[in-house]
Amino acid sequence: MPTSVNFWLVKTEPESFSIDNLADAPQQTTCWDGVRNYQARNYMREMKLGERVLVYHSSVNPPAVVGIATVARESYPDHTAWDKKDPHYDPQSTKDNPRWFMVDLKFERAFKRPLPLDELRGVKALQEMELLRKGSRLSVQPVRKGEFEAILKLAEV
DNA sequence: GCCAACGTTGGC
DNA sequence: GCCAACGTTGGC
Repeated sequence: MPTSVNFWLVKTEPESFSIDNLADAPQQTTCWDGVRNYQARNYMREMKLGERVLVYHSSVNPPAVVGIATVARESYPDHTAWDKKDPHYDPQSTKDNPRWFMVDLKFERAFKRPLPLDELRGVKALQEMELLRKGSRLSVQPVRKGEFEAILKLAEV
């Protein structure tokens, strides 16, 4: 695993939390809780303060990359795992030995034009992007520098 | 350690 | 709503 990865992508269902919700949040910052997948958790633990994160809207039509956030706080225990009433409650995560972690993300900007998945599939520079892999379900992913830059470029057009 | 059953994600 | 592609669980 390269330690130099410093661009990321997170998925969210805008029905429950959209990039507009992030922009409207206090300090335009929120904790990115509820991730319950080990690989995604491990990536979150690698996130460093200030690193840039693509925000992706899933389970909508069309699914699209919609903007950018930055890491506002590095990983710390996800307290929602300790809350019996939380849908993401996990009795196996304890305060002494937390199983799940989250980061804080701060809004950077929303693209004027969301970039639909469909369009991204046609972009050469993105051919190996994790997001575009068939059956890719990872909700927190590393993004290559070249991929991040290609996406930024598309967003300006 | 294998693998079938089950649950979830998420595009379509 | 369907279903492919995963990840997790648990019996053996």
